[in-house]
Amino acid sequence: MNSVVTKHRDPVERAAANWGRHGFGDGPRLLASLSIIRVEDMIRTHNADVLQPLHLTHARHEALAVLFYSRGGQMKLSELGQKLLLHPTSITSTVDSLEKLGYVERVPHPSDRRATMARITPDGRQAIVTSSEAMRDNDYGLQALTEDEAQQLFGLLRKVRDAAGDIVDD
Amino acid sequence: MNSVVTKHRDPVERAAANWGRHGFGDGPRLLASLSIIRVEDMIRTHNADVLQPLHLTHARHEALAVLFYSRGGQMKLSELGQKLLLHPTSITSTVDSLEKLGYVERVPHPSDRRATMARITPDGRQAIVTSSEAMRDNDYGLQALTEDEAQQLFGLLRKVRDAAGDIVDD
DNA sequence: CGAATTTCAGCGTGACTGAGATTC
DNA sequence: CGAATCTCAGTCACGCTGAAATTC
Repeated sequence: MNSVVTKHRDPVERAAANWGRHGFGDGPRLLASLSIIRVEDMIRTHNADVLQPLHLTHARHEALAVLFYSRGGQMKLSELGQKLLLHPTSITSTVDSLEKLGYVERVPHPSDRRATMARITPDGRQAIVTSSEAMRDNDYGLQALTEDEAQQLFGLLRKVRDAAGDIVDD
Repeated sequence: MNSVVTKHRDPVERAAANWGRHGFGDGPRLLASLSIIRVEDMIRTHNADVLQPLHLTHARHEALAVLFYSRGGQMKLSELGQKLLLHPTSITSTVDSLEKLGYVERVPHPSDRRATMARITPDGRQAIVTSSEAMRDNDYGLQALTEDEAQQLFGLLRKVRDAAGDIVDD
């Protein structure tokens, strides 16, 4: 095995071999890049199974989690948009759906009458608790790795994120 | 640094610390899982910059690439759907848009009159060549890693994919 | 006949742009 | 006044379901 004529049962290796045959490279970076995309999809799919019964999507869950961990459990819509890197109109619609689910309520801003606060409700808190416990019990989709391996993985990805400016100086 | 009261400039570490504070775990698996989601988004965003001028989206690019690397450059729509794990209706719409772009043409199946073949055009081949070269020149978004590190990353993710049944026995 | 293949209509989600109302 | 804040209308992309037409 592992010779020049290896038959790849791995779709990622098979794809990389195809790229290589056409001169687009088949090195470890391509293999790693394709793997990241694939594993992310697996984690997301798994998370969806947890979120679906709560009528939460990935986007809604992210917004709700930000509120959950914020002091006071409330935040201006514009603030929420900044944290999630979303357009104001997208926040409006996300909060709309969370409000329909009873996970969030709109509250007038105490001093600025232009602004509206999104406040997480007890039901919303419960939804985060339920989903987070399920994800934790599922080892966040990485049961296959030892803690040491997960740590290595984190370190490698941190390097990538750092180079892309994900770790801010302030 | 690295004490109990570390101030996290890293959004991933900050999020994990929040989870930990509420008892949802903050171990390396959570850190790695959040990192995968974040890095995947970075790679996808970067790829989008390459694909946009060609009017390709991620979904369209994947379908076109499958055709590019297939023998004869053509395939039944149903076959394409199986490879991409998509619903028949999704394939119809993806091929529709690729056809509008002139990257693909529909050809009647030679023997089965129920079926339709999607065949990549010279323009479609050129689009794959152009985008693949750009991605290769960009080190597939992983310029930050050495080849050894990329290889380690691939190995760790392969373990995750293997446990999820991504590497098939046939 | 049932099964396979593709297509159409419609829904839900997500994120965007542009335009408007209100308030600072 | 300009700027900030939110909302509405409209667009595009993506994937799904259900239903239909055709052919095997």
